[in-house]
Amino acid sequence: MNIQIYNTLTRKKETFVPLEEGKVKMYVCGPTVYNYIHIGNARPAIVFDTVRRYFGYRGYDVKYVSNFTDVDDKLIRAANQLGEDVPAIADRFINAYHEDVSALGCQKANVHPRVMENMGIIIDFISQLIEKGYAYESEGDVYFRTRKFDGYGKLSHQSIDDLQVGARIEVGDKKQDDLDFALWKAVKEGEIYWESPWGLGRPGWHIECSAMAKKYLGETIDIHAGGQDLTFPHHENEIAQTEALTGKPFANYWMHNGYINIDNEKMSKSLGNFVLVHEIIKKHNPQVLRFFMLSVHYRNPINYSEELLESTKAALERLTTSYQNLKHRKEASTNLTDNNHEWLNKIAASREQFIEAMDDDFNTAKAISVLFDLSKLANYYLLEKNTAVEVIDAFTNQFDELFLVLGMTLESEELLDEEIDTLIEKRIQARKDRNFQLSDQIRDQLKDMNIILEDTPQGTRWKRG
RNA sequence: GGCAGCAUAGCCAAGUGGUAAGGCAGAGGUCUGCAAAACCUUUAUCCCCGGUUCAAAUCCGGGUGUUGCCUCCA
Repeated sequence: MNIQIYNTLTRKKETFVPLEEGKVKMYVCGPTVYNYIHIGNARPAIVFDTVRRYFGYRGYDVKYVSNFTDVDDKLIRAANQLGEDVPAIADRFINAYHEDVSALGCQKANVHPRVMENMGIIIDFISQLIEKGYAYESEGDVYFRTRKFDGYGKLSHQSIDDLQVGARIEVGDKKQDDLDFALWKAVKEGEIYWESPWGLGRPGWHIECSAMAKKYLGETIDIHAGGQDLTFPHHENEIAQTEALTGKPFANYWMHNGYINIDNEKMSKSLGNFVLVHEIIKKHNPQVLRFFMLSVHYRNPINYSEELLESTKAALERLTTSYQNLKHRKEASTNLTDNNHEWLNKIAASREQFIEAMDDDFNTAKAISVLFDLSKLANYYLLEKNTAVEVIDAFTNQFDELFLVLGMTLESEELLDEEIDTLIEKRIQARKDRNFQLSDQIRDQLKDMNIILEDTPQGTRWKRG
């Protein structure tokens, strides 16, 4: 079975065929770095990190590129408001991005290119488009001649005429056609600028991705991804620019993740109803947020609320508990061999189910249900009086392996401080003495300290509440 | 006005032709000194109306509701 990907370009699931055997070149549109990221920014980061991990799991060598937009209107505005310069703000929020996203279990991209560091190739890209007649200079601006590019609208499946009818595009005097979009913007008072053949200015938004994807991944790439709202105009424009220049397909597969709503309303920076990752991970284990995102198929919308996050937390705890129970039971296990085989087969089967789910357009929701089934199986196994080390290990290894694909771990390395440790010892003795009044008292005391105790046939265990 | 998506139990959510995964919450039970955890049992004919089919949540047509894109936005 091969990996199937829903391709926005064709609106169908297609079998993934890489350009180069065993390799995946993917480009994911990154954030504009003028603020901390909100959970809407976190979704593509998490989703495509998972896609990347899965390709790796399936034996592909992935080259993953994700940009930072560090030159832009919003950054300039922020700079003016804060009295800082644009590069300083960009640096700060790029660092913050890495912190947040790494807390969420996302690996760094192979390359995180920045616009400022790629001005040369951007200008070069624009120059070539002008040479080919796809772009023109106008009073220091440069525009792309949209109508000249056949197939404009093929990604968002809109005809160029419909776009014009519904367009509320500003009619700029400098443009030859309303549909044309800026590749280069002449500098205005108080703005950051670079030198170019057309005078001082800065790049338009779309050109950076075309130029940087080409530089780091080549003229045609396997996968280009981003949020659904980037489909039009951003990705449509990227296609126009790149394909006008190279005459080759830009990306074979276009993937777009769905939105996050808050109380059923779209969340966006411009509406101001955004929730920062920064804030959430102060209150919740970052893995809960990741799990929450992955528990819905990436193309479907997610409605975010504190309540749903709580229920996700409870769900994740079920798995964690199961995993910890396995680990805990290992010591008391033996080298039983009678029925091990049967269990090992069942465990192995879950891997197949997981792969089947993920192969189907990265159906993490279904894959997660396989993990719950696995935990059910594990819990059931733990009901047996005698357990085998081999089977316990198979379970935990399977959990480790599959959770790693999702960018998560069930392992926790928390330590107890002495005080708590002493209390637990004291309670164990009290129970031996059948002094239940004292033991219950200690249990309550520990509960106040956020330590929850469980008495099992194999001894007393603790966990944080 | 144009183009799309979605509508599955109290909540979240898989499932694109063969008679409804999983999770959260709830109820009853087993286990336990009591708990906790776990296990068992229990809660849906899939928005409505037609049609195709031996068979539809799943395909087709119509309707209702809802969301998004067409404008900076993940």
